[in-house]
Order: sequence, then C-alpha cells, then structure tokens
Amino acid sequence: MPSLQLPFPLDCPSTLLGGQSFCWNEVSPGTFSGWIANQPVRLSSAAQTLHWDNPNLSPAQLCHYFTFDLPWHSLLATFPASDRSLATARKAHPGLRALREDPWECLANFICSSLKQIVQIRQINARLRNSFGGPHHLFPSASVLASGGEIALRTCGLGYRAKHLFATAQIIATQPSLLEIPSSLPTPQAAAHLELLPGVGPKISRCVLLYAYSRWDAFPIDVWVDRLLRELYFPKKRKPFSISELENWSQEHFGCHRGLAQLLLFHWYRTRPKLAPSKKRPPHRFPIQK
DNA sequence: TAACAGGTTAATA
DNA sequence: TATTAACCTGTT
Repeated sequence: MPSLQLPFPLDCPSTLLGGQSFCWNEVSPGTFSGWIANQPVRLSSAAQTLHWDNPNLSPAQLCHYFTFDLPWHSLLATFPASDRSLATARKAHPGLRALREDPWECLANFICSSLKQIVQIRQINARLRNSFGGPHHLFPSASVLASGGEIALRTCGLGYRAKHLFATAQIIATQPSLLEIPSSLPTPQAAAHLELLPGVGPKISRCVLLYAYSRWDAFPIDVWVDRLLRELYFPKKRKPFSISELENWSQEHFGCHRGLAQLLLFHWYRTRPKLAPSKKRPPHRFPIQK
C-alpha cells in the first residue's frame, strides 16, 4: 500500500468533505473513498502519514491533488497579522488544505451547487457517476453528458440546473480548449471567460478558479461568506455592502491569497460550535447541520 | 405544511 | 447600474 510522509497533519474530513470536492465519502472512520485523476482510491491519514490503496496513483499525483508542493505556511503568512478571526480559523483547522480538482468535474459540480447543500451536491455527483460513469463510476466527460441529454440529467435530480449543465456540456464537448486557461490570464479575465458558460456566474467562476486552477486570489462570495464577513468585519454596519464592494474590500484586507482566507474562514464559520442553546449538542459533526 | 437552501438568468425600473 | 421573480428538488 503506497504511502507518503507529511511534514504536517492533514485534515481529511475538512479538506475532502468541506465543499471543495464532492466525490468523497467517509466509508469508515478515517477512511475516505473517492477519485483522483480518474483513479478510484481509498485513503487515510494517521500520524502524518497518508496511505492510499491504488498503486496506479503516484506520490507526485497525491502531492499535486492536495497541493503539498505549495509553501502553505508562506502563502498564509501574507495575511494581515491583526486579523483575529483568521488566526482563530487557522488555529481551529491547521490541517485544512486547498485542493487541485479536475477543471471539468469542478465546473460541473458547482453548476449543480446552486441552492444546494454540500451533502446534496455530493449525492448529485454520485448519481452522475452511477448513471454516466461506466463500470468504474468515473465522472462523465462533457461529451458523455452532452449526448445523454437534459432529461437524463433531470433524472439525476438536478432540477433546473440540468438545463445549465447540459448547455455547458455541449459547449465544452465541442470546444474543450475553453477549459485551458493560461496562467498568464489575470483572474478577473479568467472569471469573465468562465462566465460565458451557461449556469456560471460570479460565484461559481471563482469557486472553479480557486479549487481547480489554483487561483488563490479568487474570492467566491456565497451566502455564508457574505454572512461571516458582515458579522466578523462589519458588525455595526446597517446598510449592507454590495458584493462588488465586499470583493474590493477582500482584496485590500486579505491580499493576494484571499481565496485561501475564504477557505479557512468559511470552514471555520460553518463548523464552529454554536453559542450553546442546548448542552447535549454532538461535538463537531460533519457535515454540520444548520 | 410551508419555508428554505453555498446561484444564475431574464425582466424591469 | 440595481432590484426582483422564477427556477427543481429534497429536507426541516
């Protein structure tokens, strides 16, 4: 069984189930079943060693997927030292990492994500794999989804999102190069480029740039981030900031790696213990119920 | 039972 | 440019 020594702890539940990727399931305590680079794999991490069961996956592929190649600590060192919320979030989840997802699967996942909770997006991902993914339940390519048709997508429980995913699948099937985004293209332009696709707006474009293209300056603002920014950074403000004002502010405040700040804050805000109305609340379950 | 959920789009002012 | 309703479906 291949393994990899890590110089730091890896928090698999937070990293794999926290809303970056949607193809993972915890099959037994500490063991996660999913796919990396179209290879089915089970993995577990204990005592700073990562184990996986598929020898077709090289350590380099694992490093790439989990961004172990990055100087994580120096990236986070660019955050403002005065930010207590961010410091708390980092301390609460030291093993949370950003992933490098496959661009097409990531795009498809987030097109399906609108008004859905994480668990439901995972269910949709599983149904797409079961219906279209062949014997190994691989995530279906754009051409496979395009030839499947919108009706077949609706039977996977996508609802109105089926129309968007089908239309985008048709476009990507004929022009796969649209997903080849050169790293020289600045993030705002890369976002505008993705937003040409049906079902892709400002939130989803930034999620895809952050989780599939390693654009650490992409700052997705969803209802949770919106909520936490207002509560933590503008508690007294009556008139709400617009999304574009918040985006500008995030750039000024968090700097060039603000997407990673978003990842930490988002995860911490959603999983932090509630302010204790009940004493017998189960400690830190995942996924957190509302 | 009826509201609500990690958003986008198209229609209005 | 900014605000508003409609959109599928499963869950609380």
